[in-house]
Amino acid sequence: MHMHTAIRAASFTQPPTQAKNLPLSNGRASADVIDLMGTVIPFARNTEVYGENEPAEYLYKVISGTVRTYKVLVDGRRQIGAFHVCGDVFGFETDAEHTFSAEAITDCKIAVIKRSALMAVAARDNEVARHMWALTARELQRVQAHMLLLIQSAQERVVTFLLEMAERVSVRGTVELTMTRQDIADYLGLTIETVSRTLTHLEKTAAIEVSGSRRIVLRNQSALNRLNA
Amino acid sequence: MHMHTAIRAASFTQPPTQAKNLPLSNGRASADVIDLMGTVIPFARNTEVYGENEPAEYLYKVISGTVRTYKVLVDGRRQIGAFHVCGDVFGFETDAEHTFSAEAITDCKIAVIKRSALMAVAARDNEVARHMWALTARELQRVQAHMLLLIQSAQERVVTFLLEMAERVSVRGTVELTMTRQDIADYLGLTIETVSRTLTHLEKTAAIEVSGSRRIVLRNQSALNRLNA
DNA sequence: CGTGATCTTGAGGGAATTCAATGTCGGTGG
DNA sequence: CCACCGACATTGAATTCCCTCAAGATCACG
Repeated sequence: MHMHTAIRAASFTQPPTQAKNLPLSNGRASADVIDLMGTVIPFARNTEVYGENEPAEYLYKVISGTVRTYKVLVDGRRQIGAFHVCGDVFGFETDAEHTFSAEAITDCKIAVIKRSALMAVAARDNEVARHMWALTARELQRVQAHMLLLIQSAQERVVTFLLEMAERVSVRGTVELTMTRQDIADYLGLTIETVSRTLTHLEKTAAIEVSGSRRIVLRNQSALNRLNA
Repeated sequence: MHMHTAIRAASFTQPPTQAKNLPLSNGRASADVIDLMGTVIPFARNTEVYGENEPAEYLYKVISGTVRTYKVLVDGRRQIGAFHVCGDVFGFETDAEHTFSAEAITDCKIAVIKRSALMAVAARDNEVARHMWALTARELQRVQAHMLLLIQSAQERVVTFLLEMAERVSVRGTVELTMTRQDIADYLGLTIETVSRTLTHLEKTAAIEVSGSRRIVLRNQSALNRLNA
């Protein structure tokens, strides 16, 4: 049970400083509508991007930094639903209201687009509509994989997390973690102690190497893949 | 660890006995395209509707009976992703291939529609496209809720399951379960023994009443809701 | 160099699993 | 009709894995 210390980001109902609302060029426009139509907004570390139960008025795309989406359960525990990094679109959990909250883990730049604007485009352009559908379907797959993760053993969860991060943000087998142990624990449905112990154990068995607690080198990928089985 | 005994249903690449492929009437057609365009096929108890890794060529809607979707993990455990009853649409886990398998728990009637046909309609009719998107979004929400369930205690999981089933299929506070304890356990990420013990405990505390192991009366809904918290 | 936040490590306890045995139900054939 | 059978479910005892509680260690930053 830990504190919830996010700071509310400046509302962006006020005109953003660097709006770049371009009209959507017709033609093959589906790929990155959010880039074209979105407004890039900076979020400082630990500020809220949106809150659970707020109307889901916008869709978001990470330009830089890391975002966590999470839900605080009635018993006070926090479940992190996802870590989003550069290129990830998030915020379409539901149609009416967000079911999760979102916070910047690091300083971030996030492209924001009004859902209604997107729907308007989707109504005209079927390719956009299908692209949005595809994004939702992919998100569905991601959550299903995450669900399967939560019934695994602690070691399997940690290993899967490392491999997942490695795939997304590794540079020559090294992962620079932007989130705390607590974030990882809340993502994996474990305690911070169990995460720590598991990492120590993986280091002792020479599967990984940890320096400074945030930098992790995957020493023995095949061993990890085996543990992941 | 239990056996996987589903029988392969007769392939429906052969012409179905009772095809009723109606042309889609234009106008407000989004609501039940699958009903209008689908082909109803019967599935016997414990037969496979589709298998994991098969091309996701069809979408499905339960007309009668109960369906389970599941995935068998490498260690042999089975995770049930969902129970689908009358009215539920399922089979859109992904775009290319099914990530889960589906089996009839009871004898079922299931409306089947070719995904490509649906896409063709969606390309013409934006309302249909948005309806499909909305269905996917709802499925996403359901899976997220299921994910949150898996980090709860055994008692909370069982209670949540009972309340969920009550909401969907209860008749005057009585739930007629169509699935086995093993199915429930695999849905909740528990063992069959834990599910059994929890139900016994709930019965002893007068929250529920069990007769014949498949009929469950919710005696004290508010107590259950409290346990659910 | 001190201070708070973050992380690690240890000891003990508890919830759920595993292993094993018994009990119940529905169907089938004598 | 009832006895038997197999599938399904319950119950008990021992174990395991992870959590809780508690104490240090390390890191970032003024």
